[in-house]
Amino acid sequence: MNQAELSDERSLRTSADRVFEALQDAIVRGDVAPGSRVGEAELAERFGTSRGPLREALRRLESRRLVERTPHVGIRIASLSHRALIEIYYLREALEGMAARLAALHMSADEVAGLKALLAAHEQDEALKADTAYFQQEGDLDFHYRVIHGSHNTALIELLVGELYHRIRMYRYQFSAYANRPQKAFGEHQRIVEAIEAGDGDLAEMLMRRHISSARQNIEKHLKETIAQ
Amino acid sequence: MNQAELSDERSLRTSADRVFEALQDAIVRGDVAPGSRVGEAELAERFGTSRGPLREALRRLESRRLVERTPHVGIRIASLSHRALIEIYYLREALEGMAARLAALHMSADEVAGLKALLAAHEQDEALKADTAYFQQEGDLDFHYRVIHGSHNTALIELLVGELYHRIRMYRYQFSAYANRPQKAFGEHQRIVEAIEAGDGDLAEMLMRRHISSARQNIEKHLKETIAQ
DNA sequence: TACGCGATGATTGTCGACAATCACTGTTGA
DNA sequence: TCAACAGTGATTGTCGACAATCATCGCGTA
Repeated sequence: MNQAELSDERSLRTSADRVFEALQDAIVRGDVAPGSRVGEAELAERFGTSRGPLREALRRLESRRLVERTPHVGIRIASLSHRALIEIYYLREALEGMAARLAALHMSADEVAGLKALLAAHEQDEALKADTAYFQQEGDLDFHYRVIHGSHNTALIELLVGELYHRIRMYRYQFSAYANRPQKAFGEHQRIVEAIEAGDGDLAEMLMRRHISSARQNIEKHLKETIAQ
Repeated sequence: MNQAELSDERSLRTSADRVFEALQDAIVRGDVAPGSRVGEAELAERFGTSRGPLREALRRLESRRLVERTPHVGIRIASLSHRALIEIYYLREALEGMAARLAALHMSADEVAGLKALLAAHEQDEALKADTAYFQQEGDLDFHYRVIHGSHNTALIELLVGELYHRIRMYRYQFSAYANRPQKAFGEHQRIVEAIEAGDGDLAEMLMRRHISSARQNIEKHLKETIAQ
């Protein structure tokens, strides 16, 4: 499970912040149907607050593109299009490629060790589940999560972790099926870590980009087949 | 003061939206000092609305990292650090590099023609101002703006234009001095357009990355010299 | 029957007032 | 003299009510 970065301790402060996180989680998990229209009064009731804080939370969710708002009409939960998913993968390719490059240059020895330990754990897990089970979804995110943080670029981290990843997780929850190539992905992870450990920024970036690009192409292939059927 | 908000006929929208744009503009232009603390009541008065809509606008500005908020204490206008500026250039390198690649693949003939016309106009302008004047700041942004749109990747466009570019413009307004290499930058723009016109995604991305990377290094050099003095 | 128009209901947008919390200051005690 | 503490003022957080706007439905007319 994703360890929310700015979690309970501080965020229980204001009602608007609580609603923001709760509603974001509900949207990401699909507890509220994508594309559905929701009323403010209803939501306020559901989260036990008034419309004031709720509207503040909605404005932040609007910035994250998790809800869409049209003035004087209301808000809809963001809908998931295949096109938008593919677009996000291009963003990931660019941004996480850069993250891998910077990680290779800036990651500390401890961070590298932690990353290797994570992969080792995945390997155990993988050995058990052979090739049948899909690659631990959240485990995969953890790996990327760590590389991103390894970049030590605050703007990059906040952009990816604090913004894009919520959308990515939303897609994972809803379209959980496709996009898995467990052994292949695991091997790619290992090579990326090797490049990072060697401090080879060029290689790390290139491998990360190929890794994400492969995932995207795999999804596109699945989509075509699904449509073709 | 009483500023006629009826100026923008298109902005018949909501008060919160008007305040959002107006305050964003004020921050970007430096009309409110970076790092300064501002009270909600004061701002509400200034923009001729109540605290409700103002707070909604603040929540959106918070998402864009133009203001920083601490619960029960208040909000500060985002402060500008050199470190953050450099970090943003790494983001630009990754994202605009990808944008250039996609533009080379997806830009329409009309768009390419428009881009070339823009460069031609710059060339005239440049011929006049020789090498003395710094490269038209907004003109430079226009170029990048068009390439980004040429990617036809909505997520990428919204991220760069709707989010990052406001921060970039803020830095330009405040640190207006450094970072100019007019002729060199213009030549780089031309080569990027050539690559886009040729449909060479690899080359377009590489050139755009070098272009932005050079700008970053130029800034870093200036910073070092300024500090060394 | 189809189209346009106005009344009606429901929802969003806005406001002012009250409660909760924090920063500051002056006092008190060691 | 310094540190801790309580009181006080000011600011933020929250709420309920009212106004503005939109969508729907029903009516009338061509």
